[in-house]
Amino acid sequence: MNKVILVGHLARDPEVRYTQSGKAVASFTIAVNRNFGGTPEQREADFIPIVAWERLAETCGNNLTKGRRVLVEGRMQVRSYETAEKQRRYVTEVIAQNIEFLDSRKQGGPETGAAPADMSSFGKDVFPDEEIPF
Amino acid sequence: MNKVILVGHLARDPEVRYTQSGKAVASFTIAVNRNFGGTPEQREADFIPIVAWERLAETCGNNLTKGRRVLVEGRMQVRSYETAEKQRRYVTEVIAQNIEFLDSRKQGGPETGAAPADMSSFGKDVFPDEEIPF
Amino acid sequence: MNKVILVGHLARDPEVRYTQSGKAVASFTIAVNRNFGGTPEQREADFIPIVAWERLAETCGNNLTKGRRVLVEGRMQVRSYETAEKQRRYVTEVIAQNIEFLDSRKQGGPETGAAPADMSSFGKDVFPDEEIPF
Amino acid sequence: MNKVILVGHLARDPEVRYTQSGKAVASFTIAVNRNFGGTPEQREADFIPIVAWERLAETCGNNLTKGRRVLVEGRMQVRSYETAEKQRRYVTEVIAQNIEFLDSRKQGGPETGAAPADMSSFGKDVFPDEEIPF
DNA sequence: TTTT
DNA sequence: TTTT
Repeated sequence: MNKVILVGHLARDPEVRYTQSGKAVASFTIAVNRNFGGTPEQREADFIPIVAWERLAETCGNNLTKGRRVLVEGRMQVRSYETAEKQRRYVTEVIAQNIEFLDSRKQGGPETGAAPADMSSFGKDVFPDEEIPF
Repeated sequence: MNKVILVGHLARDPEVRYTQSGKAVASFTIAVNRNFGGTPEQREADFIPIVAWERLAETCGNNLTKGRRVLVEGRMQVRSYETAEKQRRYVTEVIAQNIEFLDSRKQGGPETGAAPADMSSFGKDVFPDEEIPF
Repeated sequence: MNKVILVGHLARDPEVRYTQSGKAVASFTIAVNRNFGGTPEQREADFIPIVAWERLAETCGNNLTKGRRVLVEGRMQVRSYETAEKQRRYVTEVIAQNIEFLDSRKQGGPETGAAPADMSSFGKDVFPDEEIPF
Repeated sequence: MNKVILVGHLARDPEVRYTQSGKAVASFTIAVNRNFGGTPEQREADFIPIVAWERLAETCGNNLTKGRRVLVEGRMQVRSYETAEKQRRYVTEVIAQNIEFLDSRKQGGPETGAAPADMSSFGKDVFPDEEIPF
């Protein structure tokens, strides 16, 4: 069991890259507000990096922009890499398995009078044997 | 919503420290196996740092040791700090809100014939204004 | 571990009642859409009864109306009762521990130009020794 | 989002049935202890019906017996049916998407000296167009 | 730096 | 480095 559920706003537009073998990888950061328990003034947030693969990556690239609100279901993953100075460094990311778009419509899009619709995209749980491209 | 649920084994004994004001803080790492979906041979794990506060910290210190299996419910938190070389560095931890001890008894303890009992400790969600002591 | 996380729309206005001892209890039903995986046309939903206690109950009564979208975190509870015909019947409800209001503003309220704000209410986990009043 | 995570013990052996088209369906009930917050004596439990489909159903039938401890990840589903007396009745079940077997070995099986192994079975999220057979 |  |  390695389950993460987050609701937050995109802190920046998603970047979509492709692995050697052509798999799409989207990455972005979401700001998850905390402090609901504290005084409502001092709003703080955790900025959490999200990674999505394949079809889900493409859906993110096509539909999400900075500021949009999403619910992300995924798992925590710790990646390690080596710096130019031969130091081991660790990165923690959430590998998205499922993302729900919580805003009714894409930002900037024409506000249709239609009832707000949930959008949702599913991705199976991938453990690709390829590196996440930087 | 910032929710994490993990099941894993302690990769090391918990360390319990105290803040200036005397709050207990336990920290340890759990190994969460992945790859259940892949070939069963290549076992890999994510090593995820856990932080518990106050009463829950003390329960961890008194009851958990390396190797024990736990279910951790908490939230992801990203902390930043500055290195001696004035570089900003980020650490991601899970702040535990609730831990269930999934083994029947403490390691090494006398195996009582008693029915295995779930142990569980609850901690309220703390956002202390104090630093996590290193 | 008994954890439920749902996102859905209120199928009716909340009803707030009070126990003998004066504890507030709110109950309502949310419609949780499914079928995202299936053909997008055939929308179906699960109608899931939610119960909130005390301060959280009052927040629900004061802020939620039919149609509003919420994220509910809670636990599943099965209650049994006896019918007039002496038959045992079972009801499954979600006891809310935390509710996030996912719409920017209360329904019918004046649409302020202000940035949409997340509202959130917390309730501790109650296992009251009192019946849920019908 | 319709997510349920439960840890409990099987209250009875799973029953495996087959639909018209040959799909396996396992059903069983798990006892999820509560009251951790209350006095530790008065142990109470919620008895929650679980349904698993296809490959996951078969894994349950082959590996689970009364008393075993499991972690169930799934979604809540409300089914309605009509009694012989033409009354509409509702059943709430958890449709399992993933089950982790939390005991090292099958009950009654020879206690091997081998290191306890997590077993895990995955099922995709099915919304079959067939009835759950009684 | 790691668990079973 | 950040969102509302």
